[in-house]
Amino acid sequence: MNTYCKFETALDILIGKWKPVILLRLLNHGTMRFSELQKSIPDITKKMLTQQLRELEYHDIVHREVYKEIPPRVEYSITEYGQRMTPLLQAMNDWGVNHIAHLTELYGEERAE
Amino acid sequence: MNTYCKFETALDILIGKWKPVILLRLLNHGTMRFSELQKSIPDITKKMLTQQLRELEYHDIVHREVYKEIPPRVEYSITEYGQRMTPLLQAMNDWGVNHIAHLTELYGEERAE
DNA sequence: CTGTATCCGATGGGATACTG
DNA sequence: CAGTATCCCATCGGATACAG
Repeated sequence: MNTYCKFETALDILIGKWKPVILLRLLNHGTMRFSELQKSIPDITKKMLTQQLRELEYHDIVHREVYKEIPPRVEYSITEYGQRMTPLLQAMNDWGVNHIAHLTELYGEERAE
Repeated sequence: MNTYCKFETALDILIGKWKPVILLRLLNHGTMRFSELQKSIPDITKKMLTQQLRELEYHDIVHREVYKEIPPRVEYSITEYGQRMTPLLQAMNDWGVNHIAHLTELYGEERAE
């Protein structure tokens, strides 16, 4: 009866201006250095990149590997546990693609977003 | 290759402090009046309830039916199209339930949220 | 290279009062 | 009853400078 109580939890973890694009990069590209991520997401600041990565790390979605070198090297990747949410992301993506089409049908091309 | 581009779209529609609980109410209870919704969500203000409902209405998730009576009566319900997102909400919910368990495993009872 | 610290403007959401 | 209008504050995110 009281199902759907926790779908807000999934939401919380994905919320954040840059989390979707960060996840996308890491899923498609695999392991990436901090600077690679930054270059691949031109408008993000270091502050935001760090912050969002730390939140994903807390939730065990992203792994942070620090190499004690000079200059420092830090690599980010999706954890094994994080991989397990790809079906959900895929489902959300499919729904999103369909919904954009639905909005276009309702309101026309211009407001399809 | 470039999959997962639009899962952000699904996110956008569900984002908003009260959207999850509003959806939950309408899904479990069916059609509800404005005042019923407000009573069932004690801390929400009229402003927020109106605003969030309008956004859901724009996306064709919620239907708004106005009865021209004195005093006015307005009933809200999930559209047929909106019903079609229940599998997605269910999937998100399942993931959320599992994730809370995962966090508990990682950090213990206290920080499971 | 990989961050942290600080400031600061934009936005989201709450409290309250008013209206058809 | 079902909203709208206004004001206000807290949080989020951007710009910039500094540090290990």
